[in-house]
Amino acid sequence: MTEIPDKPALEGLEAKWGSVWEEQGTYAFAREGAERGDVYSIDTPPPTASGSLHVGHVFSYTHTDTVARFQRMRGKRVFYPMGWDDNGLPTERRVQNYYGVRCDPSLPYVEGFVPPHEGGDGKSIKAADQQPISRRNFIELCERLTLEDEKQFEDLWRTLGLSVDWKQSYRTIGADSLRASQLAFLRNVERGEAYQAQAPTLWDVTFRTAVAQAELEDREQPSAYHTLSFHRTDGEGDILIDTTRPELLAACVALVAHPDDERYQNLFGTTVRTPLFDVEVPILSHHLAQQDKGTGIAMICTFGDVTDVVWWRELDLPNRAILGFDGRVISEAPEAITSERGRELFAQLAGKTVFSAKQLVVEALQASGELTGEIRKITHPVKFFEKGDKPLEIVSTRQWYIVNGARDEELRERLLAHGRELDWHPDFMRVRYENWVEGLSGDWLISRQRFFGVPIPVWYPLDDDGNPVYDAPILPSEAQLPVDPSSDLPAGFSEEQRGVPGGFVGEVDVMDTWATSSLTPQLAGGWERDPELYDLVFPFSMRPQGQDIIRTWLFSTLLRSELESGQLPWQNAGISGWILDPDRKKMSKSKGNVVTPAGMLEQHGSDAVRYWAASAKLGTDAAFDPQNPTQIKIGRRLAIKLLNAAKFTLGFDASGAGTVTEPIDRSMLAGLARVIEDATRAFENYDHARALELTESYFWTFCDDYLELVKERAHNGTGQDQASAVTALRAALSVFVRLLAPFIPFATEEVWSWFGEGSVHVAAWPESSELTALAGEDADPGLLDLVGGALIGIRGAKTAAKASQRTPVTLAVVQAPEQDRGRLASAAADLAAVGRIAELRIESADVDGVTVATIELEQPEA
RNA sequence: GCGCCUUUAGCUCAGUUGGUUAGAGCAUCUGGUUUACACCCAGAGGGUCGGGGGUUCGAGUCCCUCAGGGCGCACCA
Repeated sequence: MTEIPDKPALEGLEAKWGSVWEEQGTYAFAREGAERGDVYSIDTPPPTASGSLHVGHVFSYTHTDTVARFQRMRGKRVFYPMGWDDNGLPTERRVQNYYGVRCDPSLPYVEGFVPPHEGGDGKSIKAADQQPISRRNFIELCERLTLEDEKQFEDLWRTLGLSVDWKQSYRTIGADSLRASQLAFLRNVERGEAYQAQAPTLWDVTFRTAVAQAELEDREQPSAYHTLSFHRTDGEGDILIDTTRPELLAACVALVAHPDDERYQNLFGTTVRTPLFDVEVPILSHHLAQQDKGTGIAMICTFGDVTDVVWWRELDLPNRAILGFDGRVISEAPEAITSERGRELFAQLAGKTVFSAKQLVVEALQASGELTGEIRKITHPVKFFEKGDKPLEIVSTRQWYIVNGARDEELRERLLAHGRELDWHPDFMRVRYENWVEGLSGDWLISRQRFFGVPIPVWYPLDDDGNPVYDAPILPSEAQLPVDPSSDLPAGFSEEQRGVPGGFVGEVDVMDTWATSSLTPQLAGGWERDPELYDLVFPFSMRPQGQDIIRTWLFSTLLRSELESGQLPWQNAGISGWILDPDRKKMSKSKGNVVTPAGMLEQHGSDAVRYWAASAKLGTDAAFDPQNPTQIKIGRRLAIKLLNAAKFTLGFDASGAGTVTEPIDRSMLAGLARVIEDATRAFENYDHARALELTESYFWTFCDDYLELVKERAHNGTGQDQASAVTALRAALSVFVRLLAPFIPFATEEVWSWFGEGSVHVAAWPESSELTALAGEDADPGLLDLVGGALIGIRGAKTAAKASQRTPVTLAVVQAPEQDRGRLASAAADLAAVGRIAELRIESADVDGVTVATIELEQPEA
């Protein structure tokens, strides 16, 4: 126990208690002797280590922490790890900007490499000025920087007071994660759930990597319709088609119209010649062609959009792709282009960007007279990589996929069933999951042509000509993991055989970052590493996360768990809402309205900020105005009030404390017992905001009414009257501190240290029986309210007379309904004391509620 | 286009299975330096619960419909 300061303050509590908790291991997972039923496990979202923390993080992580603290106090052994998502593109980009480098896998490793910059803000180093370095050097820098970033994140989380067990941390690029990630992949391959395929793939030309459906977003883009003339080979004239992508004309493989379209009925099965390139292509029918779009007949190119891919596949068309991985037109013209004019034009197009190619083709079409009418500007949605800034192209490449139910009705049904089985908080978030699962259009593409990630653990044999035999990948044994196929060897091969005919070659691609993040329950829980731990924590009790990553993180985690074990990875999913700025816009870095969390915590104190976060329900967006952080100020006030009320309460002589006998004392405790029950129920239902509201509201009643009513008796009273008040006050304080502990952990711990044993955060969550034992089963819970009503009347009369609340009252007559008269009278002494009433008469009368009928104030000396 | 959420006081939000006269905090105004707290206390004013229709003895709450705001999925010739 520590001494109560003269002037209790919030300042410094974060540092004071943060280090105590660390030393005492307050939040350590108590694994010894644990059974699954004792454990509450949390599948914490690993923040992107190279990103910056924003207010939204503080918001949602606080939600989770209140639950963790509640469960811990209820006696659960809480498994609350923290992970860092450090692999992937965000880290690569940050490393490029921070050190002024970029990865060039063709370069050799340089021992003791010193990067050209250190700590640049990133904006100043242009891509052209970045120093190319080897993949291994690049990855070393990624490792170095993420470790630094993680340290800063951890400091912030500690300041915020997250009750994480820091001994359970993991990194998504760490050796254990690498192994688990590759192991899960191998199992997927063995069960036929992971496979490779050569297929048209959505491709980001800036990052030169394939991307998955989950990483797409639509953006409205300006575009234009061009009307092109295709020439009927039967000489019966031209067919007009509208296209927004004339630059892909050289890749045209067919025209398509709806089978029911009367305008084109007699043309199905005939052919036309393309403008400029003079390639003969068929006119086909397909139900996806829309009669009311453009001229009702479209050109199919390899590949302008995903509909082209469907047509190409279903109509069994040839591939005449003309775009390369860099988004430029390739140098080799499709064989189908045979005319001299066509080949000449294509030679001019070669090497051009999509943008320049379009200009050139349009000019050529205008010159040849095959562009009809005006070019009509439109805007339309175009698919982008969510982190990219150029439209995605579609290129045909070999990639690894994991099944996700898009092409497997049975799997999809199982995934949907798991979605129904999971307890969502709030429940309606399930719909987002269902929308996503039902809308999946293809299996999950997990290959990324990047550097800092988990290597796909396969090699390919090389045939006698030195070409990889992709159909016969060589897999490592589970014991070999983790492996890096570009430096490790497949069994039975030697390093000399790398890259030579008859030898082997390692896969260079890495996995999608979600392919690792989808295994967070496995990574944190020690899957295939620490089976005893895994059995204790899996399936996890709780998955907290933001609503924006339901389709990525939540879905992919559920999928991997279903594939590996046929099981839901968690019992509950808690989905936090957005933080909105005062204009109701989602806060984001690009909009420049982000405040740094560290600054917020510094300025207002962690408890205050936590209060703000915790006062919002799961699934509900919260407005936040940095200029006027109302909720934070209220939280700060609450924390300060608790310190002061505790100091006051503990200042009364407690030598006679033991039993509670006064009706008003018993009433207050009975009311608080009810608050315990309601708040506990709210917490059990993942409604932390309700628990806070109930507690906070009664706490203010406690301070403003009860404490005022009894302070005279507690201070100057004698015998059992005094002892009753002090006993009730102390019991209530203990309960309030524990009820508020999940929300304002620093102030509550400070207060607890003045009278309690150990940490409040491992103290027992209050139970109503503690208080009913003191108050008695027959306590009158409504009495406090009733007396409070009389108190308001007396205060109001003084205020109306513009008199101080301290003004003595010579006579007050309080009227109450008959049934309330006796109840009110039981607190008459307290009421008279707080009102400084010399003569207090309580009468029964025909009134609706307690009414102050007469009040005579002592006249101040003139 | 399909769907989900949302609309309550100037602001931010509660409002449980339908049940007295719809609540809180902030802000505003009026008072008060009361031996815990001026980072305080007391009091007051402020709402046709987005519009319309319906069910019901009774609707902020349930149903229908329209409108605004946010979001998810789909749409890309």
